[in-house]
Amino acid sequence: MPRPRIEDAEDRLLSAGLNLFARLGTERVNSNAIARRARLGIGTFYSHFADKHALLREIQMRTLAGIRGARLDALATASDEPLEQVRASAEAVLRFARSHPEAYRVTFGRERAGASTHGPVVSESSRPIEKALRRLQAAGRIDTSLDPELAARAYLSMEVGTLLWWLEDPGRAEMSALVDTLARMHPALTRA
Amino acid sequence: MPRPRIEDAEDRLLSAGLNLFARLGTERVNSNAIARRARLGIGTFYSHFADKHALLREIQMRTLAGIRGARLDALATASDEPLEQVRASAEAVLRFARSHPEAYRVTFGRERAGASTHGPVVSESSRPIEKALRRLQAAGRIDTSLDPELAARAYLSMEVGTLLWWLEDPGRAEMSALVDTLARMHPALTRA
Amino acid sequence: MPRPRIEDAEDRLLSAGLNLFARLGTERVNSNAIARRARLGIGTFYSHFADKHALLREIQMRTLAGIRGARLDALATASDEPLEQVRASAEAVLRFARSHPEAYRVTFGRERAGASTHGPVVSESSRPIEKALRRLQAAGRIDTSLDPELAARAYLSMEVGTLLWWLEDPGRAEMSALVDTLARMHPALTRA
Amino acid sequence: MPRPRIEDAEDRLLSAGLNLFARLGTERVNSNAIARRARLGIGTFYSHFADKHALLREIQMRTLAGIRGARLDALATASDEPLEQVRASAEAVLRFARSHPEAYRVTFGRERAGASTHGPVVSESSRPIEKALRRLQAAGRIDTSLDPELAARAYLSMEVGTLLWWLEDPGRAEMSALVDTLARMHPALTRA
DNA sequence: AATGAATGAGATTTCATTCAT
DNA sequence: TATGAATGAAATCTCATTCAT
Repeated sequence: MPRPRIEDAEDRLLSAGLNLFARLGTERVNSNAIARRARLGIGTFYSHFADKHALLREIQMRTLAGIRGARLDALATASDEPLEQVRASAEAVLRFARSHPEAYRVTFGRERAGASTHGPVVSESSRPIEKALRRLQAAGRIDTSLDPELAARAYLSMEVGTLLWWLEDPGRAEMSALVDTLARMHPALTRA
Repeated sequence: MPRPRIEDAEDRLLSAGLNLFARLGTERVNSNAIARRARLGIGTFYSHFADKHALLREIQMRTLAGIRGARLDALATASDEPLEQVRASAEAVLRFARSHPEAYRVTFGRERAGASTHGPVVSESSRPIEKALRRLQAAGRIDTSLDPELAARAYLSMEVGTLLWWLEDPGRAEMSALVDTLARMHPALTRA
Repeated sequence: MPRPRIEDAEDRLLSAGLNLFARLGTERVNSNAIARRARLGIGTFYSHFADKHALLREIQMRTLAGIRGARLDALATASDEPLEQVRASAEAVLRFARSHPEAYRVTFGRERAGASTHGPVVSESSRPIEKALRRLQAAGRIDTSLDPELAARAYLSMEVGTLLWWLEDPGRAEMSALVDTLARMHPALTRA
Repeated sequence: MPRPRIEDAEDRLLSAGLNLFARLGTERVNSNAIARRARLGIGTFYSHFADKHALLREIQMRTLAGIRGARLDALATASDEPLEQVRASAEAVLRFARSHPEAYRVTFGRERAGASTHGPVVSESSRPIEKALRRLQAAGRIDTSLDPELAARAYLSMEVGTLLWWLEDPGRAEMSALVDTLARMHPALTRA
């Protein structure tokens, strides 16, 4: 027996999923729990998402889009001095993570032991950094001995790992200390 | 019907588990599969490990011990110049990861989305780095504006993320480029 | 939002159902799929048929009526020589099956393992044959040792089984060979 | 929590399945019901059969083997007069069906509407009849205008349909009347 | 100690059916 | 009359765990 048309069942499922994933992890959450928390029938879950992982992927895609947008906004405002760019970008991500800690953790948190990577999620994010490094090399602002792909992955891993750690307890460090540290270790601002 | 004492049942289970975890990830491996691959009965599995996660933890502990040992050996040989220490340490871990890629991936690979951290495994590893940074600060070799705990986490995340990415396809980068990059971005060798 | 009265919604549902049943079998077709294939809403399905089985029954009833009509037309034209009657009847059914293979298969195909019969569908069809045999016995044209009900069932099973087999691949046999075989084995034309 | 080693769990599942399939049909029986009726856990079901259909197939294979054996025994005893062969064979199957009515119905009963055939089960059975007809043709005992494959299918459909009808209520006809009718309509004993 | 058949809780997934629009 | 999102009972299947041998 159906209920009256639910306002935005999909959004409710996404936010129920986000909340549960963030609290319990992917493995310990099942489709039933998500539907129940969204106060929807299990059938409704499956009429919106193929399965639990499809919902997870959707959360991650939305989060990545949000971070990408925040980063681009920040970069547009900052001067094109590398230091400024790096700091602005890091700060933008930090602010995003602080205001959407669940989404950040669900998107970048560890997923499977034995999985060799942070997966497509991290790959996608490291690409823009890689491109920026190449641009700086072309402009002669950083040395060409650096492998841009490698350096981008390295920086992103650092950023992600640091933020995940910070989000566990934001009292651990001042935002400014985080930005300082991330900037100081950024490949564009270090030299061989 | 009981069988004669199996030579090294535990080792066989560990290596079967390592292999399966590395290939399929924790979630997609079950205790029966591990026992079967070790050519042992499922009952034997449970007489050696409390459950699948106990076996996984044992693999991780052994791997961490191996890495710690390799790092210490390398540091003992290197001069106490920070650059040398950092490079020697990174190289030791790299060599370890290259010769035990499965163990490295199973130990440091992502586990659960929504888990907020790299878990105790990474915590344990970052502690020695944190101490080394404090020592350098005390010796006046690096500035005190750096938060040692934060910097250690940041560096370790970078190292782990980079190695996991590299292990996916070791052809991606030369070992020397990896060492260069990790060293260049190391908090002990950068300044604000 | 309601839509304008659909032209022949029922016919569209019947032919969508026929097509799907024939291709996938009753079990693997659901009411939603039928409605979708008819390009109608699922609600429309239920305003025309009580459920999936009602639609199936309707298809079968129409098919049986078609076969009965074809048989009667053929018999009316044929001489009342038993051989002629039998051949004309068989040929009529054959032609019908060849031009409506889906309907024939959906009507006479196997339905449930463990169901003890060809169901009411076959019963209904065997009745006229039974009556014809009784008439021939009364007229002294065939021996009375034959049990008309049994013989009718036997013949009909043969006809149905043979046609279903033939429809799988009509290249398997000429229509004339089929008519010859069915006639030769017909109880009215054989003797103890 | 396991129970003591069950004596022949597989046999119990097979007979529970046979009984339920015969009473309710494939569609209305599920793996849980079979396991419950066998007084076994559902897990036990799946450690013996891949699914419900695997169990059904096993029942059918065993039944076919039983019928084949019974037929061969009867033929070995009978004279090689076609009439005798045909009657002996029909009688053997009849006896088998009467003493294993559930197995016969589950093996030959209808399965899926829209399925075009009696499936591999009937194919396998018609092959020996086809061969016997070819032998008779080669020996000049029956005319060569008959298509052996077609005639074998036709006869088998008749035999199966007749027996399924008879098993619904064995009081419907004497065994001798059934044998008479089947023999009378057998392609080896009729002529064009 | 070693075995592996048996177990059943629980996760996933399907689909006939309803009813507010 | 037509619609289709929502529903949840029910079926399928997995796998960690036990324990009699």
